[in-house]
Amino acid sequence: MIEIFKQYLKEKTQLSDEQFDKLRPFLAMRELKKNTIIIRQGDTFSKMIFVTKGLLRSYTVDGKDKQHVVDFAPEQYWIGDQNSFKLNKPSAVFIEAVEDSVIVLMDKDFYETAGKIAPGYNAFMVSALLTRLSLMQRRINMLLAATAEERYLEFMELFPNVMSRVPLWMVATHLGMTAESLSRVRKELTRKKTLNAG
Amino acid sequence: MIEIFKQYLKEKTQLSDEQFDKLRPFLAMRELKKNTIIIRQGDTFSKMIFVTKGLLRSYTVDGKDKQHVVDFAPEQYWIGDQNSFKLNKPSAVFIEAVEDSVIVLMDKDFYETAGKIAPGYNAFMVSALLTRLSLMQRRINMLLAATAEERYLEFMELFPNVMSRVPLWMVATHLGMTAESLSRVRKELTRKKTLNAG
DNA sequence: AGGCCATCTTGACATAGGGTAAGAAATAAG
DNA sequence: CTTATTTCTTACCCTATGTCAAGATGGCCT
Repeated sequence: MIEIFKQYLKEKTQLSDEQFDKLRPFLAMRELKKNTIIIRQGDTFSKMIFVTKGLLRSYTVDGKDKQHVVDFAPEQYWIGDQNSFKLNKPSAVFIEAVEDSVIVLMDKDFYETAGKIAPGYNAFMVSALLTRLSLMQRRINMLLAATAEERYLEFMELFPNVMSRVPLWMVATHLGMTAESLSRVRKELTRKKTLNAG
Repeated sequence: MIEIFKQYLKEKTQLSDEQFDKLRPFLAMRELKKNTIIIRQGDTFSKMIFVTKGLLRSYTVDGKDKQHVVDFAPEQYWIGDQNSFKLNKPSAVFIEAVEDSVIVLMDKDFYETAGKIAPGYNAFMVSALLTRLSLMQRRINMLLAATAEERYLEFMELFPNVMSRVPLWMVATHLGMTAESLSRVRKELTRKKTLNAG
């Protein structure tokens, strides 16, 4: 199963087999049953999670006990609080398996060692962070300017498969609305569609 | 004036004078008068901007001709569309001087050369990007969960000096509300304050 | 199969914040 | 200094979305 992660790394960073073997000790595999919470807000964990199978989510809980889904991570995605990872700080988010999942836990030493032994690794990090930044910027723009319907359509475009794999209310909190509102938005959209069709 | 930038870099990355001199050709200084737009949405520019004096803002314009301020950058801050910078893509934002300003334009070659000749440079980049990511995440959380008043208070806490240097409506669009709403929020806050005082 | 629990939908109502417009206040321009 | 322009405040009404509550639906466990 670690092969999936190795394959991913080799694609992204020209890492050799030997280099990977040196880094292997800083990785751990783990299987998670659905609904398992692997990190809690406030835990100092300092690992990043790579999803090889299944789907995880990160979320915060606000003062009124409401959850807000920060990110979904299906196969081949990373999840975790990078800032907590880099600076050994408490995690700002909970992380939970939404489906039965298999993950790779990456220790901080992996990242530090890789930066030393593999010349392309830091460049990969920078580029991965930039991609993430750009996605977050897009999300901020949507939250600033777009209606509930527009945000939903954007989400469907970017992550069409996630929608069918997680409860609707999780997507709703991710989009900054209530489950009821998202339900209404979808109703309205199907109404429009049938109007166009008929 | 470039000395300010050199000083900044030396603090953040242990760059030597010689290394800086090698990189100097990839930098340019520029003075901007208030209200000058230096980059337009769609321009391919591929430079990052470091502010040595004054204050700039980046913003988008939506389908209804409304502006949304993405970021403010006072002295010692960076501004620019990193993704456009890294991938030579058209800028997603406009960038404008809100005050008379002096800036350093950093060419892409600066970043690439620095990564090669200065060992700590990539680590600096990663850490700068992480800081930024964490700020953006915080902003997303606020937009998802917080009321207009809470977002305003958060902004005042994070950037107390910006508020007094830019028009209120710019801050309002940055916070995802109208100028009128922000005005109401402030009125309400002073009302609360005088209640507590009296 | 039957019951249970989570999820999704729908309706009635409440509310934060938006849109518009007018005037006050501040800043810039002549 | 005087006028013009931009910014800020305030009032009024309106709309999108939230809240609460009741069913409907569907998946899952025994």
